[in-house]
Amino acid sequence: MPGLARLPEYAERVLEVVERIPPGHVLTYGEVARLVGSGGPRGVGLVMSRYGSAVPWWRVLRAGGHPPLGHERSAYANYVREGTPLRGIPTVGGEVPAGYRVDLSLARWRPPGDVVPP
DNA sequence: GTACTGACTTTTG
DNA sequence: CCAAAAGCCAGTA
Repeated sequence: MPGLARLPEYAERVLEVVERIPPGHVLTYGEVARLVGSGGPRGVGLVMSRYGSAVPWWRVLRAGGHPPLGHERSAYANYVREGTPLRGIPTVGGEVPAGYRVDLSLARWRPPGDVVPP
């Protein structure tokens, strides 16, 4: 039945991957683009800005471990809540540290099927 | 059809 | 550590 695809095929695919990310883990825009198999980091970011409100967008961050610009504050609450490993936190308590970043080495999710058997 | 924009990446200096 | 440039792709006008 046509007309049901309110969002583009690519957008739906991106949202699907983001929803698959378990709590406490994160993926970078480039990684998500790689899992989708098409597009690039910008395509993912564009979809997130438009339809990201329906998925755990905070689990998707830029290379280097910084959350999306303008959303660092909202993301921080989610990271603490899901137990995402953070790195370099100068402040303590419920305040949001400035310039914080996620430890990609620990938080980076290893998607199934990404490993190629020999 | 082209042009511009954007929650980006990566390399080089 | 930071700055600049090129590359990449989907959506919108």
